[in-house]
Amino acid sequence: MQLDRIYMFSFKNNHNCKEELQEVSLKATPARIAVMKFLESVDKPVDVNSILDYLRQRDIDTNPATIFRMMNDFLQKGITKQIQFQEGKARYELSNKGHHHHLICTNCGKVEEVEGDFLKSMEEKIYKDKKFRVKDHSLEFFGLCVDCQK
Amino acid sequence: MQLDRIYMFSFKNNHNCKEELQEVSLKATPARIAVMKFLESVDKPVDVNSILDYLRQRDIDTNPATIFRMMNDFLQKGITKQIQFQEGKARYELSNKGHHHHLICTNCGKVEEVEGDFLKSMEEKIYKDKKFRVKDHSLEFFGLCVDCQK
DNA sequence: ATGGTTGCAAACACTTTGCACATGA
DNA sequence: TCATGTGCAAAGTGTTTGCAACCAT
Repeated sequence: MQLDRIYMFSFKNNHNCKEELQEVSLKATPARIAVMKFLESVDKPVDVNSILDYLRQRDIDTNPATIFRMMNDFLQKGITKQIQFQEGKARYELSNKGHHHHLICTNCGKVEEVEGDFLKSMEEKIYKDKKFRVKDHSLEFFGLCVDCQK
Repeated sequence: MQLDRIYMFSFKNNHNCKEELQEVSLKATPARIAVMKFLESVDKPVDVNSILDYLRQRDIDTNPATIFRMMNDFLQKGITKQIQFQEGKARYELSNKGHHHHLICTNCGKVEEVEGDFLKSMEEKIYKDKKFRVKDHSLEFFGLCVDCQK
């Protein structure tokens, strides 16, 4: 259990971005590699502005259009997932994380993850009751994190 | 059971918008009353453009800013809820419907509702495990409705 | 009468697109 | 080399705001 996690972690942080890009027929440009490394380093889905800030800090001069295009490519190739926290803008995270949901603190903005897919049985019930075939779902929790409950 | 539904329905469609607005200290203007009636008549959350279209059809000449302001007021007064279907825009629905979630057909756009709050136990588990206090959640299901499964 | 509401224009945030130039394979 | 990627500018949505005119109470 614990070992699995350590393995996953080191795998994620040492794997070769270049190769992963080649596998999906995308050229390994500096901007793309930097963005992949950024996505690997963060613990919550990030928006385009955070990505731009990160790149600027590392003196990679980019522009929003490039990032939006990149994220659409990554999305299409299955490298990332897109998610929205009811904010009116998209966030992105690597899709090589297990299925999980987010706990979003409405006070400080911190984001935690809850592992697991709790909705299987619910989706079966939905099919039984309504014949609606669920392919995907979005589930986020809003509330107060430990520190903000005081 | 069935009777309850019929009662709810007639209540919703005949209740006095003017009074409801007065109760929350909002003036009962024609635009506001028309929007409330529209929200009562639809079976899924609507966006600002749908509202504008509806008003135009009834020769009420309005403008987006007014509707956005109205929806923010309604939201603040608890008349409506805001919800986003991962589309990058807000939708609105009356909050006097029970707690429910949406089944969104990714093929034809139809929206169905699933009643009930299935996440209580999950939220308790989250508090036990992470001490995160959930106040609200957003949950939508994406998939294919009966008609689009062929 | 007067404070809340609305219309309009302008501005803002997020995202997409066209085109010319640059670059990885 | 050449298809792919990028920068820049412009444009397309969705949303907010300032201000003057308007209207429900």
